Amino acid sequence: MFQPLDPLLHSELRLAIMSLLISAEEAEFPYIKEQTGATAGNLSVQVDKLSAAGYIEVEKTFKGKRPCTICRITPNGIKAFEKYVEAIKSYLEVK
Amino acid sequence: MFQPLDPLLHSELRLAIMSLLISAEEAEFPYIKEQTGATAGNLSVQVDKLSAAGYIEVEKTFKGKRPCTICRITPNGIKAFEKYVEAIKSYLEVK
DNA sequence: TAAATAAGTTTATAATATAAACCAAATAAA
DNA sequence: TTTATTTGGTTTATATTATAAACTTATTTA
Repeated sequence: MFQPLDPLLHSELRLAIMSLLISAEEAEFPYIKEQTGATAGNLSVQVDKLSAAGYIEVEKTFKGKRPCTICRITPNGIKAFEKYVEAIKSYLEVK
Repeated sequence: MFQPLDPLLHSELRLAIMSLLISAEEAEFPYIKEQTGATAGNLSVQVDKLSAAGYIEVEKTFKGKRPCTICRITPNGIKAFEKYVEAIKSYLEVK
C-alpha cells in the first residue's frame, strides 16, 4: 500500500539538496544555500547528515584563498533518491 | 525553484491518512489504522492535527454499541493535498 | 588598522513524531 | 457471575529532528 519513506530524504531541506545534486555534476555550498534559501547553519547540518549516510560526498577545497565546499551525489545517493521518488508516489497518486 | 512543503502534510502518517481519504468518501479509524500500519496512539494524534487544521472532519458515532470514528476529507483538505502534490513534484522531477 | 564580508561550524531551542501507558465499554471465557 | 480479553480509542512521556542563533576564522575593503 504505502511504501515507507526514507527519513533521511523525507526532509524539506535535505530533499532539496539531493534534488539539486541529482541534476548537477556538483554544487558549491553557497550555491546550494542560495537555491534552497536555507541558512548556512541549517545547510551545514543537513549536508553533514547526507554525507554521513553516504548519500553525498563533500570535498573541502579552496577557490583562490577562500574555502570552498563542493558537494556531489554518490551512487548510493542516487539509488536512495530514486527509491524515495517511487515511495512517495504511492502517497500521491489517487488510487 | 523549490515550492515550500506544507509541514502538516509533509509527514509520513498524515500524508498517508490524507491519501486514503482523498480517494474514499470516508474511512473508519480502525480501517485507517490497518491501512497505514500506525499505532492507535500515533493515529489519534495525527487525526487530531489534521482535524484541527480543518483538513479533515471527524465524526464520532456508534456502530451498534461500539464507538466508531469516521474521517472525511474537507474541501480545504483537498486543496491542501493537491497543493502539496504540486509542491513536492518540484523536488522530484529532474530539471 | 578597523570594519565588514565570506564561508562555514557548533550549539541551543523549539517543534515533532512516535509509542507506551492508560481508560472505558463490550464481549468472551471460566 | 466475575474475570479476562478485545475493541476503540486518548493522554502523556520521550526521543528525535529541524532550525536558527551564536560563534569562528580568514579575507577583503574602507
